[in-house]
Amino acid sequence: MATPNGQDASCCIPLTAAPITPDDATELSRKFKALADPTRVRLLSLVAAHEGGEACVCDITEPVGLSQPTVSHHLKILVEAGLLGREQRGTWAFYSVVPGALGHLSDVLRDPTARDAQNLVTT
Amino acid sequence: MATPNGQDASCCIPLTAAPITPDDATELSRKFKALADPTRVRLLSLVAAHEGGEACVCDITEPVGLSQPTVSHHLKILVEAGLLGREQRGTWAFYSVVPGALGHLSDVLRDPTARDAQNLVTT
DNA sequence: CTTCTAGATAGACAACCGTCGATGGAGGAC
DNA sequence: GTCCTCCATCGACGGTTGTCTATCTAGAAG
Repeated sequence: MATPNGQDASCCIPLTAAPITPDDATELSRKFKALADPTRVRLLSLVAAHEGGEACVCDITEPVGLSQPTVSHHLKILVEAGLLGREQRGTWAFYSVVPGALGHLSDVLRDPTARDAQNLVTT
Repeated sequence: MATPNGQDASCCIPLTAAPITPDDATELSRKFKALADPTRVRLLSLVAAHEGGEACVCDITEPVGLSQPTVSHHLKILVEAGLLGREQRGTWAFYSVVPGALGHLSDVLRDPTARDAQNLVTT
């Protein structure tokens, strides 16, 4: 919500490389806050893994076992955090993962001292 | 807290690859909850970027501008989430990032469909 | 028009969270 | 022993959050 493309100042520097600025910490924590609930983690996963990478509310309400307003509420939080996008088609609202949003968080959390997971392509 | 080494069931599968189980979602969200506060993000970053990769409470209380009990409270939450470790040496308590803890989260958030950040070495 | 369905919004309530000041406890210096 | 420093814990306070039911809007079908 800070910038149109969602790429703000804390875009590339791992958390562990240098002390993060207060502003960047606030912005980062807003995204983690969206992931700080088991239901929202499940919703994000359900949407991402759904056919075509998108899902409507009716597709995911029953799996999580909560009321429809509660699911809408959680989806709104994920959208406002910039993790999900919403597209209305007719009566249905389709949600999908914003490209690069999770990758951004993944990069920030990457530990520069651990040389395991990210160097798969060496040689 | 679930297992000694902190590597639980949600260890390697990206969130977006398949629907996460409710238990894994709960476990994951507990770690994100620890990062869902700007102060804790800053503390984690300050500890990681501090000389030797460790810091005592007195090193990081003044930078965040909060009372010492509040800082201790946040550090405890980060420890209980398995992100920080604590070692007492004399009067001082030294905190350091648990090796692999952030990398684990980074892997879970990695988007398998986005071939940008991790494949910089192509061509 | 009416009716049905998908979804968002509003309001309420209990539970949780971040912060503080005050206190307690363990080492080190003397 | 006394004193001081570093840090954890306690209790309290206001603000936020997750969930519900009830209601509202918008589109599709008749």
